[in-house]
Amino acid sequence: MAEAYATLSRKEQVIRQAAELFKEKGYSASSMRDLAQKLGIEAASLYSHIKSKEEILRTLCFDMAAEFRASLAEVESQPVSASEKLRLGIIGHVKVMSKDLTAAAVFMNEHRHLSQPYLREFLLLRINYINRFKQFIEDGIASGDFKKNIDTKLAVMTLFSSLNWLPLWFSPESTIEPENLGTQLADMLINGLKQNA
Amino acid sequence: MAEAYATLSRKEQVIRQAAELFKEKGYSASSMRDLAQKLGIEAASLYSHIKSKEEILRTLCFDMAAEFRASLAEVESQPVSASEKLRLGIIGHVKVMSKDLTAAAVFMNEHRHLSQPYLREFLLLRINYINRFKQFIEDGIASGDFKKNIDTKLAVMTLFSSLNWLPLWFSPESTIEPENLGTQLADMLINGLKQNA
DNA sequence: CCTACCGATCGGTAGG
DNA sequence: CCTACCGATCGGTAGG
Repeated sequence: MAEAYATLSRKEQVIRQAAELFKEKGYSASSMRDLAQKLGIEAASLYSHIKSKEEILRTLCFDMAAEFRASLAEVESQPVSASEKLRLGIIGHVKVMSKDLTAAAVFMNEHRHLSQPYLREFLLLRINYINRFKQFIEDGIASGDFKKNIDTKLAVMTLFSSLNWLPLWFSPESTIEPENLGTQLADMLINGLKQNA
Repeated sequence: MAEAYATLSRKEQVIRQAAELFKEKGYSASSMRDLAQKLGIEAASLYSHIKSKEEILRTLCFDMAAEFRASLAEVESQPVSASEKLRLGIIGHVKVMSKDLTAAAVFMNEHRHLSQPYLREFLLLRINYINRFKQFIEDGIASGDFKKNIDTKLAVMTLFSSLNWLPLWFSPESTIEPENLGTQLADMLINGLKQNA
């Protein structure tokens, strides 16, 4: 029990190494033998810790999804303007991703390899999440904070594109903290690049 | 010869169907037997038209890359401001993607399955392309068009994230034309969502 | 966690 | 464009 919270359980180690492998080579191109080698065991031994290759992917995808949902619910509960909720929602999303950029990359790029009914469930969670951000934009337009002629679908998809690609290029060695990164990203998307005359 | 320019060559048909398959299931999860079935032939017959599975991927990736480069060179040659070059560059990128959203999706998502030395060459082309857009942003800051405190790497990666995800969610059935879509996207990224007070 | 192994499927070739 | 086929590799199981 003394070492229990100091180390990852073997199952957690398996999932963590799998995340790195899936991020690097993609889910389909990653074999259970590759994964076993990273852990220094035989492929067959993996199955004492996990039921199947897809179970690992499910764990990675749905654990991330739960964190994103929790972050958004917290933002929605705050008594601030729609444009401020959008800003906080972006920062929260970046913070969640920053806690595990590898898992975030898998979440974004590999979820399509989930089988049914998991894939359907995942996509429903995602569309719900996106629609709640879209609502912030629509509310911001209604309140006059945002421009009236915005295509809200284009805006929200542009937003998520930017957020979701971050794990693919952002280096964890960067000195910039997640809060600061999220703030800059939100500022860029909300205020644009242009100098206000 | 009369029908030669009215129909796609068999090789082009193979590549086109492969692009759809790769977009849908990913390169690694797409089998040559899947592809053959889409064309109504046996898997072994594919090899009269192409040398290997990877040759198809190479064709798709490098053909798209050539189109993007041509579009950017055209923009750079114009006697306009840096911020206008950025705007035209975005519109050009969207136009190129719109000509074949399927190939654009493969270009973006599956290029990592290229083997060496093709992968290296591809990544060099991409970093060059991105850096030229980054130059537009830096020039725009220098001229006072853009804000002085912008993180140019963050800005350019955000830009490309938005552009590159477009093929994954944008429906070809949409009534909006590429020119208009590119214009809106450029406006959003350059001017932001916020109402200028 | 290992050895031993299974049936299925993979990309691709030979030869016509 | 087909039939027939190859060696390699896949995810996973049995039994310890």
